[in-house]
Amino acid sequence: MKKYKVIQADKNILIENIEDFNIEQTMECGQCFHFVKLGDMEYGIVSGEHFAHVKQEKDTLIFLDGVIDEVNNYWIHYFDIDRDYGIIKKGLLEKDDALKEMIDEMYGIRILNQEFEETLISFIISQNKQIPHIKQIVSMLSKQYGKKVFDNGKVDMYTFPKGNNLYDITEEQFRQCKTGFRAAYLEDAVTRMKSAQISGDIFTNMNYEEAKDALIQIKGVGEKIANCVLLFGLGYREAFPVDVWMKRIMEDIYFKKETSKEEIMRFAWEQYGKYGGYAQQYLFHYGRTHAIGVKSNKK
DNA sequence: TCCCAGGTAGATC
DNA sequence: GATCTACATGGG
Repeated sequence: MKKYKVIQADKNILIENIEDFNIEQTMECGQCFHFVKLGDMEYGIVSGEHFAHVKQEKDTLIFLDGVIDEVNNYWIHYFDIDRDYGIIKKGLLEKDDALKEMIDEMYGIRILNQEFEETLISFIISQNKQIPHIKQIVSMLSKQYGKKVFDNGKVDMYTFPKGNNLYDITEEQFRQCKTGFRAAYLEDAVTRMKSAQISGDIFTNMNYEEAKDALIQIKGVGEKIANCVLLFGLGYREAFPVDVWMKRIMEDIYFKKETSKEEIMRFAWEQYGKYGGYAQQYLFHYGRTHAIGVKSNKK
């Protein structure tokens, strides 16, 4: 089942024979905000305290100046490389061939296994903001409170703050990072993290509904952000976040009329089941790329 | 000047 | 339950 191979080549680490993988689609599909495009199919990526400089050439992913243990013990899991996406695509298409075009075009999306705290904070920031702004704010926070891990003279990158470096950030300090009205929400989140009321560990034995209820206790976390954190930061792959884009896209493809987010989520559960999160990313990235349902693009 | 952005809390019915 | 609005900030 494991077809890829990890090898060392001078200062670089290579993962060869990766299937169903495209670094650009994976980074740009809106699930992650802490990366910089450094060239064609080349990215600098921060996840928590980890940093990787990667470049894809055909079915090989190259970690420049990489450390083999870091690749084996961290990045393989981060990129979800041990999961067989052939099975997922087949499962989705058996149930619903409306997804064929989206899956064919976005064939190389992987759902990243991101750090819980960074994912939660990033998606609280994301509300009512555009993706470039979210990226800016995550970078600003990291530059302010994290450690430098990359600097090529043009771009510098910093780890996402951890422990008290994160938990002790005040509402005022969050506000200085241009988070606006979300600053109070962010302070509530880090306060709960500091008291260990919220941490990645509390979800270990929770099912999807229980985990979602726990997340929604945090101020500024509602149905959509909770689903994003569940999907991208906690591994609940049945989560199906519905935002303004998904609403437009689902209405355009399936409903052909104004439909509530609640109804869309119920439909998604019946249609995609445990593969909901994957379907969501294929649809989301395809829909945004082709501006599906956007007014100027309608009819 | 107006409208919108990977939404949510609080008020209101 | 479903709907309405204010909420900072930035860009088109």
